[in-house]
Amino acid sequence: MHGAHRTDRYDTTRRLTARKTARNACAAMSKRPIRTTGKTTHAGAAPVAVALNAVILVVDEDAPKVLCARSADGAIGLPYGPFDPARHRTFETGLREWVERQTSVRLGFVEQLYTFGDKGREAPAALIEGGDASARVVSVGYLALAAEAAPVNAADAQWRSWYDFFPWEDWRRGAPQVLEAVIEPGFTAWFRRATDAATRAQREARVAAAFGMGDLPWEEERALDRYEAMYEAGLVAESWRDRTAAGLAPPGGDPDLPRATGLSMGSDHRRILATAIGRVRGKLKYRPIVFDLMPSRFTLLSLQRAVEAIVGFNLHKQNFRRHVEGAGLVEKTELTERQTSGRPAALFKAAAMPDKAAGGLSIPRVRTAVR
Amino acid sequence: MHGAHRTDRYDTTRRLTARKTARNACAAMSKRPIRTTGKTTHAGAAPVAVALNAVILVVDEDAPKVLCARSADGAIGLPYGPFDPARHRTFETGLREWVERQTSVRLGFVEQLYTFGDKGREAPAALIEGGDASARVVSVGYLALAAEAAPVNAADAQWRSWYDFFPWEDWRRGAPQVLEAVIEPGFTAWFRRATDAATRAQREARVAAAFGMGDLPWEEERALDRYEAMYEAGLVAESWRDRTAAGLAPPGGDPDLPRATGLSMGSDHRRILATAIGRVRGKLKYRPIVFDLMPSRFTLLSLQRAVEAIVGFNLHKQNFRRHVEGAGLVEKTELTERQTSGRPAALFKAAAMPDKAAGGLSIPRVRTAVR
DNA sequence: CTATATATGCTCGCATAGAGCATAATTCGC
DNA sequence: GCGAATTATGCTCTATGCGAGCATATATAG
Repeated sequence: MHGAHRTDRYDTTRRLTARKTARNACAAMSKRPIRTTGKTTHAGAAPVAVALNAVILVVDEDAPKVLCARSADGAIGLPYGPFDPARHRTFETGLREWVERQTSVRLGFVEQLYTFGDKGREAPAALIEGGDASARVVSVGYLALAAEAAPVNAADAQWRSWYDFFPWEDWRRGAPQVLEAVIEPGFTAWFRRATDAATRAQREARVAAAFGMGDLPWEEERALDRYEAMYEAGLVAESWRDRTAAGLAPPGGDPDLPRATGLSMGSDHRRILATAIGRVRGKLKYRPIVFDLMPSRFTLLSLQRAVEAIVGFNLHKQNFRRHVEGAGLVEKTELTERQTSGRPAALFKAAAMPDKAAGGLSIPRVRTAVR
Repeated sequence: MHGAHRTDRYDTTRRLTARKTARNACAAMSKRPIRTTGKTTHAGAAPVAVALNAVILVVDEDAPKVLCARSADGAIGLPYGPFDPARHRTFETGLREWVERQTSVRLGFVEQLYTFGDKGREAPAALIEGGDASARVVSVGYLALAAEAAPVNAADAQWRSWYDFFPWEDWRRGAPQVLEAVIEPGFTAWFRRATDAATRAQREARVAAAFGMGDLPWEEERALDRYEAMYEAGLVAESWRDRTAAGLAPPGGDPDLPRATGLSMGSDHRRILATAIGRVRGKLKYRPIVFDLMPSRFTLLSLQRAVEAIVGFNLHKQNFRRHVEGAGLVEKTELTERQTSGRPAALFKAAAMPDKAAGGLSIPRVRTAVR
C-alpha cells in the first residue's frame, strides 16, 4: 500500500484544533498520542481544499432537468463553488449561498450526496495548469431540488434533461434503443475481452444485476452501478479520456461506441449526476420529496408525470392515484384545472404533514408478542 | 443545524493525476471563471484537514458491536485517522490502511456514510484549547463491516454493543423501558416548552414520525431522526455539553434525564453512529450485506439472530427461512451443527452471487405495454 | 350531437407477508 | 432406555397490497 511510513493514530475524539491553521491542526492531530493505539507519529498530512458540487434538479413538463455549466475547456459540467470554512458554518450554508447568489434558483430539499476524494478526479483542469501531484480537491456533492426551472443569468449555464447524459435510463417510451443497439454489444465485447473465465463471469453477473438482464428486474435506482459498469467497459467517453490522460492503455473495444451513449461531462461530474439520479429515485419511494419539485397546486396527472420523469418508466394511472390519495400525501382543493380537452382535473396540494412513511421491507417482522 | 444525513452505496474507481497544492488548487478554482455561474472571485478559502472516521461493526452472538476508542479527555468515541492526500489515492485506501495497521480487524464491506463539516461539531476540545474559529476539520464518516470481533491491540479500544449508546433502539425484548420511563416524558416536556402552537405541533409531528407514535409505524432505519430529535429536546448528554460549550443557554428540561438515555460519546460521534445504524438497517433490506458480518458457515438461526441484532426486533423464524432460502441468498452445505440441545441445524454459506435485489416499492409500475 | 380525450370510481385475481400448526431430530434428566 | 425439553423444518391459512383493467363522468372540438 503506499510507501512512506505509517502514521495516523486512531483515537477518538474531538478535534483538537484551535488557533492553528488547518494544516497545523492536522499536524497536531497526528502528533498527539491520544491514547488508543496511537504510537506512530505523522509529519502532518497536506491539507485539502473543499469544493461544493451541486446537482440541482427540476422537473419541467415531463423532462427531469439538471442545471449545467460549461467549463473553460468547453466540457459540460455541474456548477460548483468553493467551501470557505471561515465564512460558512455548514456545507449546506455555503452551498445555498453561492447557488442563490449566482442563480435565481430557489432551492427546496437539499441533501448531501457523497464526498469525492479520489486522486485524479479533477484531472483535466489540473493537468492543463500543471502543478504538485500531492494536491487534492475534495468535492462534497449535494443534491438540491427546486420547484421551478428559473432562468439562469449566467452565460453558459443551462437546464438540460438528465436523459441527455443517460439515454439508457429512460424507459418511458419503451426500452431505450441505445441499449440493444450499442450498450449490449459493447458489454458483450467487454465480456469477451476478459482474460479468464472467472473475470468474464464476474463481468456478466455484474452487468446482469445492474441492467436487469435475465430474470433480474431493472432497478431504476441503480443508475450509478450502470454508469460505472459502462465506464469500466469503455462505453462512455470519460473512460477513454481519463485513461488517456493518465497515460494508460485505452479501455479497449470500439472507440466510436461512446459517441452513441449520451453526452459526456467534465471531470467525474457524470458520475456525480448518476449518484444523484439513483438517490432521487430511491428516496422517492420512502420520502415525499416529489413535492419539492412541484408547484404549490398540481393535478394528479402532473404529479404522476413528474414521478415518471424521475423514475424513468410509466405508472398505472388509477393505481397511482389510489396510492397517493390513500397515503394521505395530498389534499384536494376546490379548484380544478381546465386545459385543452377532457374532463377538468382537480387541483391538489401537498399534505400539511407528509411525513408518513411507505418503504417496503423484505423482513418478516413479528407483530404479536410471540415469536 | 444538524441537518438530515443519509447517503448511499458507493464504490470508487478512477484515477488520474493532479497537480498543484491544495491551496493553490482552491484559489485557482475560485479565481478562474470556470464559466458556470461563477463570476465571484473568492480570496481563496482556508484549506481544511480531512479526518476519516470509522464505524466498524461486528455481530457477536446477539449483540451488534462497534469498535470504540477512548480519547484523552476520557470520552468514548469512534476511532479515526487523518487522511493524507499525499499518500492515499482514495479515502477508502486511507481508511483501510490505518484500520488494518492499528487493529487486527479485517474489514469486509466498506461504504462512505456522510461527511461532517459543521462548525462547532468539534466544539468542546476547540473551546478548551481556545483558538481560531475558522480552523476546520472535515470528517468523512465510513461504515465498515467485519466478520469477527478480533481482539484489538490498542489499550483503550474496545467493542461495545451499540445499544449501550442507543438503548431505545432495541425492541427484541419488548418495548424499551427507557422509552416510556424517560424519553416520552422528556418529549412531552419539550412539547410544552414550545413558545407557540405551531412549533409545538411541529415538534409533536416530528417525534411521532421518528418514534412511530400514534398509528405511525416504528421505522428502525430512522435511528438518526430519533437521535436528532432527542438531541434537540435535550434528552442526550451531548446536547447539554455542546450548548454549554458554545456559551448558549441549556436546552431546557430536566438535566438528569440524559443520564438514563445511554452512554454518550465525544464530539458528534454518537450522531455518526446513529447514521451508521440507520444505514445498515436500511441497506440490509435491499443488499445482502449481512453476510459480511457472518462467518463462512452459519446456521439459519444464527443468521436470523444477526439480523435481529441489527434491526432491533425479532423475526418470525419460519418466514425468515422461507425468505432467505427462497431468495437464493444462501446455499445449504452438507454439514450440520450440533450444539447443546435440539435438532441439529444445517450449516449454510452465502450464495456465490447474491446480487439479486429485493426492495419493496410503493410505486405502481406498469408491466404491460399499455398504460 | 358525435367523436374524442381526460378524470375518476370500482372490482378482480394473484403474489406475498404475517401467523401459526405439525412434525422431525436431537440432548438431557432420570 | 424413556419421556421431556429443545430446536429445526415443512406446510397451510388468510389478510393485504399491487398490477391490471372495466366502467362511468365531464370536458372540448367540430
